[in-house]
Amino acid sequence: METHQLRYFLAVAQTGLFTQAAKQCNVSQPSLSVQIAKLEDELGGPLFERTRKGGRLTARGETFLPRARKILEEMESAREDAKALSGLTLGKVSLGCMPTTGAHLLPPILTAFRKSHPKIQVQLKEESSPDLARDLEQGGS
Amino acid sequence: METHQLRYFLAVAQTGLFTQAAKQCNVSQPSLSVQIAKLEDELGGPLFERTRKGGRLTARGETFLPRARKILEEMESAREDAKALSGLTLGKVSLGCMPTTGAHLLPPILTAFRKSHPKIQVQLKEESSPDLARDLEQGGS
DNA sequence: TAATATTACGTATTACGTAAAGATT
DNA sequence: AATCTTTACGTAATACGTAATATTA
Repeated sequence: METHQLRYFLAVAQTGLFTQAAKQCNVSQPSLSVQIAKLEDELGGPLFERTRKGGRLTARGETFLPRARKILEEMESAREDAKALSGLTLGKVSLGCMPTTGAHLLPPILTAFRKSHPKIQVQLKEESSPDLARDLEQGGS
Repeated sequence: METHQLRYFLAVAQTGLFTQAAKQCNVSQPSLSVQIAKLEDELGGPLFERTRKGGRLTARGETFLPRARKILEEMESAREDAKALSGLTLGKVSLGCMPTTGAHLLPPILTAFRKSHPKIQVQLKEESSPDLARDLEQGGS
């Protein structure tokens, strides 16, 4: 069971026509028919009853339709959730503080932060503290 | 997002090792790494923090893990449900009844049944009723 | 340095598009 | 007769395996 097969199946189920479904999916309609056939093979039988004016869902197709929809929705949702984390894992952070306090408080904080967000570049505005500068160097480029 | 990518991801998450996950999935470990990388690309960032002794899940990986598991389980469940219909959608049915009652009760029942199970051949034992015989003819071959 | 992940590249599988054929009302 | 699905076949994209390289504790 492949992702695009589910997309093709949903398109045919919605439009009722293989040809129109193929256009909607940006594939040729023979290619779409082959993929539907493979899916039907895996599911033990036909999903559509073929007629002159398209395909009607069989009992198997009816039971499979909501499941396929749910699977694709779940994929979309999972992808969006994962991408939503991007704002916190990639980018630059500019940081400024008073030299005296920063020298003692920042190093452990920076170490932990870099461990959990290794892709974020941390840039220090005030470099009057050698400890901080050295600590930042360890992070690599 | 492809099916096998989800399988590979789950294997790495479970074992914690790319090499062992590859064996478990019957693919070479470089191939598995490439597919994981593609998935990470689509999800906006890394799913694992690579170390010498395997991969630890990142925050993104943690959020994606239960989603991936659910998607694959849903696929398996949908496939089994669809295959379970095979016994009811293909085959033959032999039917016998008393001519007088059958003549009035069977036609609507047969019509509905043939609509929901078009691939099942219905065979009538007692053909003394012309109405029933005509009704069966309408179903095609 | 030892164990692992990653990259490079040639190969094989797979999906695709076009064109012809088959099927159904 | 007309329209849609299906099959055939050559092509393009994609995943794979092997080998070499890079990385990390």
